[in-house]
Amino acid sequence: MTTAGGSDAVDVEDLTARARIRDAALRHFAEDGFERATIRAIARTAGVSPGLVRHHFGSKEALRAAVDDHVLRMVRRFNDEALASGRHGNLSFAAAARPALRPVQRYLLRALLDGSKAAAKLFDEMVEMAEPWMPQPDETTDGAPVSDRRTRAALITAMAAGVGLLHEHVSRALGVDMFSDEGDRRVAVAMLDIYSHALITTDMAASARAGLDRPGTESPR
Amino acid sequence: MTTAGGSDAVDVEDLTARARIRDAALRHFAEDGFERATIRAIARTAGVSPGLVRHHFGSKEALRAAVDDHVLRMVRRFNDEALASGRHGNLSFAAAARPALRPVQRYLLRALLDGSKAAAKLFDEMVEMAEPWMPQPDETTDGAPVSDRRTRAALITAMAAGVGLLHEHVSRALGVDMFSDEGDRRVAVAMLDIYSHALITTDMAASARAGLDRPGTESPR
DNA sequence: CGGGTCGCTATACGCGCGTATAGTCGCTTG
DNA sequence: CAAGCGACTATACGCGCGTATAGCGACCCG
Repeated sequence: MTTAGGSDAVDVEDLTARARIRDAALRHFAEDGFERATIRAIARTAGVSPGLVRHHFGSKEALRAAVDDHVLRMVRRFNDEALASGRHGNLSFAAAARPALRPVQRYLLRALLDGSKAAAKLFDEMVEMAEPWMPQPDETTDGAPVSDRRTRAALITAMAAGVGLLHEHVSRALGVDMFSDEGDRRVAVAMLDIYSHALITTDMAASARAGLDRPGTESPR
Repeated sequence: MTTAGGSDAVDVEDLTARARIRDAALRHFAEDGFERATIRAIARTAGVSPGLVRHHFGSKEALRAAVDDHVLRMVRRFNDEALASGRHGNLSFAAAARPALRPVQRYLLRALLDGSKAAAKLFDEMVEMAEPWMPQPDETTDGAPVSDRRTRAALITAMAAGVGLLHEHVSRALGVDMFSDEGDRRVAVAMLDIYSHALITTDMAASARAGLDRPGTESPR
């Protein structure tokens, strides 16, 4: 039993039709997006009639809010466990726990595109969590970052999300499903490579910055 | 009748209704996605009747194919110019030319999510183009990358795409619209910072890799 | 034991969509 | 000048959607 969180344990009731609908909605929203997912299909997956969805949740938008709420609670619980077990910067816990909230992750990524407010809030929190990881502008004297850490944190967060968002294309490039065990491992290892190696030199970055100031001139005059 | 207030001064030949429809579709597909965009709205934007869209393109799917084709041609032309003018690894050209194909970029990003085959093909090409940029596994002896370059190239490509895909959230975190001049510049500079600085040490990466094999336990080093 | 609530289904309504078809206008051409 | 033809519009059809409402059996409670 790993129920460290212990706040209202919904495990007992999770066989109710209401929970099944919520889970089915989570899956459909994650897979097809909010607009494309239909109440009828969600009901079919949950094994109930479409009317029951409305009976329990009132409307499609309210159903989304319920799913958002559920996901938010799951993420918070995971986060609490992560904070409790792993110390600062314990990458191994984060790496190992990733498969656990994979379905939730896919939902959240889609929700970011579909305009879910809960997802937007979580994005902001992730940016905040990522910010301390960014190298500080004054950390080294030569070639130090010139942009503020929050901007970089937001970009890194969006970039990490992009991998999951484009899982179809990433999987095609890899030749293996990103969400399979092997694919997931390859992605994780490669991400560590990416995060631990600079792609360009600080000199190249400086010259590119210079190019930003002189737009449109593709060749030296 | 045509809306007399056609404000934007576009190219001389592109005033035909067919071109206007195609451009309107590009914008609507980019903004709302393929499914959400409606022929009626596209026609309204183009200043024509919905029937004309069908007259010229036959179906919504065929309209998408036409837009895909148009976008593909634009990207190829840009690419040719880049290859002709800029030499190997000329970042300043890429940086300076970015605003020019911004609308096309947004369309392509959405198209990646909407299942456009042209976009998928371009993604694969971008991966191929990114691959030579990846540090080689044998480049340095200590802490060298352990994953193949193609995997890393695919991930970097998806990550770069993620920034544009989540422009709404990135803009919120930045406090300024990512597609404004100021926002775009800040993003570009920050991206250069990210690309030119490693986020974690190779030691941290190694310990995280160890964590991948032994889920749930361990602390670094 | 009987009324009320709750979980659940069946059916229907209105709407906006993509698509289809018939018709109008204006320019070309022999 | 008249016939033809392509650009373009008006209108309508069918479909699937979210939503609404009525009804039905099971269970609780006084």
